[in-house]
Amino acid sequence: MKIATYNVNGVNGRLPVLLRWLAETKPDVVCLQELKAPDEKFPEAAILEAGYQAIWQGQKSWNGVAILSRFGKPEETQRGLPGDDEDIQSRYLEATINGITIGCLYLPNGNPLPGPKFDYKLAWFERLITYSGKLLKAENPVIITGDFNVIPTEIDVYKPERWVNDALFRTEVREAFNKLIDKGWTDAIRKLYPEEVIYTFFDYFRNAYGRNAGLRIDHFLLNPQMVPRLNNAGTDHNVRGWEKTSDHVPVWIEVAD
DNA sequence: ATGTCAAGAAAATCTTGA
Repeated sequence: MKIATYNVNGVNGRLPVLLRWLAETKPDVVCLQELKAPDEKFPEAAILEAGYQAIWQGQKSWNGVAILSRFGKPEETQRGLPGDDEDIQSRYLEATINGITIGCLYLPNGNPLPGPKFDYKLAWFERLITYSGKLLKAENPVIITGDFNVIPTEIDVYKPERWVNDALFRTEVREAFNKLIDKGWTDAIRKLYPEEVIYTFFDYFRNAYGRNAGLRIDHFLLNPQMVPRLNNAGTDHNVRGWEKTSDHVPVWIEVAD
């Protein structure tokens, strides 16, 4: 079973890219972020045509997450991240597919800092840490995946010194990520490739992709029941070179059935 | 500070977020 995550950066604007990638790589389950579309504008028909049933949490202009599956309609288990009734941003959706609970998230970017956006990011992170404790107590295998907007370590960024004051790399944010990991999650890419340079994002600016000036900010976190089933992981790096493509690269794992 | 994108409001460019 192949599970992928892809910050599509506009599900309608990038629809040809999304459909091409689905057809070429055939993931079984896909978590999408940054739909940038309200619920009624989600391209359900085209995605059905491609062989996937989906659930989604849309929002006009920004954010938005979806879960696609080739195994029938995902069984939704959570919509929205608990812990703040005032939070109306569409950033978390969760489903159980073939016995695996899959949380699809789009963690706030947090820039600029200091300011309310950075505070929101840290608060969202705390809510995720709290909520993930509940997921860890579950008996079944669990995956949390998506765009975390966190560069976990120095090897995950082309020039660490340039990013020390960015909300993706600030100490507070890396500490929050480590706090989450320390609760009992395993970073799938680093489990299989502890030291390789693997990027999942390349800025549109300054030919970042051509210069391999990337970041690793899209992650797969596995609970202890899931770890022994991890067979493979990687990125579809070439997709970043396509016309009208997202600034993110699809990331995937393969797990034993 | 810059640079690149897309969507939305509004009416062709500007603003916003990333």
